[in-house]
Parts: sequence; C-alpha cells; structure tokens
Amino acid sequence: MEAVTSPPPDEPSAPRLRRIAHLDMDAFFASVELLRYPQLKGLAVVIGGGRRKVDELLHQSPDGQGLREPHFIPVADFPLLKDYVGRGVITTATYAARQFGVGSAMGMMKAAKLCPHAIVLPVDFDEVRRFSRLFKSTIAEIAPVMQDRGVDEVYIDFTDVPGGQREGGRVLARLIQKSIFDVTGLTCSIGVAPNRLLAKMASEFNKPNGISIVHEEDLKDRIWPLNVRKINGIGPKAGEKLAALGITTIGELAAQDPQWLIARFGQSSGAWMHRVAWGRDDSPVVTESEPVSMSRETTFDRDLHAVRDKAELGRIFTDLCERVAADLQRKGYVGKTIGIKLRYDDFRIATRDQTLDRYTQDAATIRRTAGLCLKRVPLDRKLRLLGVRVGTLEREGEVPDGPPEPRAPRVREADPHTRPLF
DNA sequence: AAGCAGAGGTAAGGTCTC
DNA sequence: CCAAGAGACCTTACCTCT
Repeated sequence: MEAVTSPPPDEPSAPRLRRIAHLDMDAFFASVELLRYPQLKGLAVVIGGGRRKVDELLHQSPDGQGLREPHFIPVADFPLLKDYVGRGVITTATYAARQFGVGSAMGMMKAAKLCPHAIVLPVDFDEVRRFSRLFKSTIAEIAPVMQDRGVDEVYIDFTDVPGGQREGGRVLARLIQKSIFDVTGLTCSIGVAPNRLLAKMASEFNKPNGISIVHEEDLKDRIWPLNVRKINGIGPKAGEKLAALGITTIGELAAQDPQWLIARFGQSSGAWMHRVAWGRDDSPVVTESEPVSMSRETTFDRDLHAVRDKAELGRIFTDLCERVAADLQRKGYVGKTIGIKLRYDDFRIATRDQTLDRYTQDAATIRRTAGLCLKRVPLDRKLRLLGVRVGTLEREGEVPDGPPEPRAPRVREADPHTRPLF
C-alpha cells in the first residue's frame, strides 16, 4: 500500500455522480463581429445570412476595386435594397436591434422596415469558425470528453474530470468559463446537470455569462414549471399539438399517461416525451461522429421557371453538384444516395433520391443521377430553391467495394405530364 | 396460390436544431 | 408576396428476402 501523496480533487468518500455540462456561447455571431468592429458596440446591427450579394456590396470599395473593410450601411440605405437583401434572412441581431422586434431567421426586408437604421453586416463564417475552434480546443484541454453541437455549443462530460464533482460542477464550470474568456474575450453560459437533456435546459437559466447547477431533485421546482418548448426536440409543431391537447408545461406533460401520449404521438415520440418530461436521459456525450449526408442548396434571386429559365437552372444545378462533389473530395467521403430537393414558389417542398450501386464523389455522376431524380418531380410551378444532396456516406477508401447483387432501383414513374427539362 | 412475420433497404415527406 | 442553409433524425409506406 503506497502513501497518499496528495488529496484527491474531489470528495473522496462521495459517490461519483454523472455530471454533464452544456455550454452555450453568448450571442456568438454578434459577439465575434463586435470584437472586430468595436465601434459598433451599442448600435443596432443585423447580421445577414451571407447572401452573396450583401457580401459583395459590403466588401466592394466604392470604385469597384478590390476588397476592403465592410461599409457600415444602414439597411434602409441599401441601393436597390430588394435586389440585395430581398430573399435573405437575419442570422442574428444585437440587442439594440432586437428592441425593434428584429430577430433570428427574420427576412431582411421585414427587418429593414422594423429597424431601418440598423447596420447590416455579412456573416464572416471564417472568423466565426476560427473562434469556434478556439473555444472548443480550450475546453478540450481541460475536459476531453466533449461533444460538438454546432458552432457555438458543446456538451461536456464532467463526471471524471478533476473538479467536475465539486459544488455539483460549479468549480469546473467556472474554470472553463474563465479560460474561454482569457483566450477569446467571449463569454458563455454553462448548465451542469445529471444528463444532457437537463444540462441543455440549465444553460439557459442564467444567461449571459452564467452558471447554473441542476440536480435530480430540482426537477419538480425548476423544470416542471417550464414550457414544453424548452425541451430540446419539441419544436413548433409538437408544441402546438401539445397546446391543443391542453398541455403547456413540462409538469403537465409528465402527468400524462405514457400510453395516452403514444396514442397521439406514436410509439417512439410518445414514449420519449414522457421520459424527457421526467428528466430521464442516458444518452452519452459522444466525442466523434461521422457525417451522414452532405448537401448544397440555394435560393434563387428570383423564382425560376423550368422551361423559360432552363439554361439558368441548368447552370445552377451543375454548380450545386460540383460544389457537393468538391465538399466530398475535400473531406474525404464518398456517397451512394443522390438526392435533389426543390422548393416551389408556394414554398411546398419536393425531394427525390436514388441509390446507386457504387459509391461516388464524382461531380458528373452526381449530376447525372440527380438529373434522373429531377425527371421524377413535377415541374409545372416556378421554383425558388434547388438543392443537391449525397447521403449514405462512407470514408473514402473504406468502402465495401461493389455490390454483391446490384438491384434495379425502384423508381416511381414520373408524372406523364411533366417533361424532363434540364 | 396465398399468407404471414421479421429484417433490412429504399423512398418521400416532415420536424427540429443552430 | 416576409420566410437561408446544412444536417440529423423520425414516420410511413413499400419492396425484397428469408
């Protein structure tokens, strides 16, 4: 038996509890922009969805030569406003702009009306990604079991990290918060709880720059009073359906008979709803995962007609295929299921796909297969969006080679009234 | 010839998230 | 005529094989 040289970081006699953290960067996109352009602090700023034209306009010098710092243009002062921002949406807005009712996913035109003096900035995705990598690597050095959840969010398993048990995780959360601020100058909010589900809700309790600790026994007091929409996975549709059934809070959801929920939401969703309302979730923090699909899609500047705008559509289509192919090649993946997506002028969506008998990352193959998909979809309405997707991905080089028994693709007949157009 | 059950794949649509 | 883009996952239906 060797002598104890230093005290263990956590209470030695206490049982080790599962402690999961959810970390959310505060107003990430806007904060990154403000770091770069501090002169905008306190002003109404809307950050646009990266429409190419907005980007061009803001970075173009007045004489049309070369790139420069973005102009700070109030949205109302855009020349040919509609041409530039007509179909774009706001990614995020600063608090000063939010006061006017401007918010995420709102159309730019609407934002222009609500807050004409707001400054428009294009999203600088490279810069956002740079800060994303920065804060994530900072976390990973302290707590290696970390799961990506988009650019500004992660889950962290505190259970076996030194300090992860102290004060329910508060000590480690503080350390991570401080480290991120030291490295990036950005603040974040952290929730620590027995599982991911509760941690995600907890991280919202004390924003911005806050820490919130939730224990099993807090369920009744702190979770059940919340609206069901606070549950990650209950969106507008399910929220509305629950409301129509007279269920508003998580507590009311928890009070329902599981079978009653299953009868209304299906086996999987119904059972899941009951589980999460009781705060139950044993999903692990997954440190790495493989992509399932890659896609490219674009909304046109104006609605396009399959016949009249055939040439333009064809160019866009080819370009999308080439971009997906380039993405696959750059990231080292091949895929087997080729699909298209289109959105009509009335916003209805149609998708078609076809599974090949061999994996590919080749633009021409993708283009050819996607073209077949396109023939199976009605093209009598104008289109506003076109997308190309490649699914059933495998890492390049690790592909089970060739099909044992190539099966003829089961393809539904194209509508006889629709002609293959491009 | 018809029927059933279960597994696994394919296809289409939908929901949800950031 | 306000309403992006990328990705994951679910449900339902249908097909094939055993």
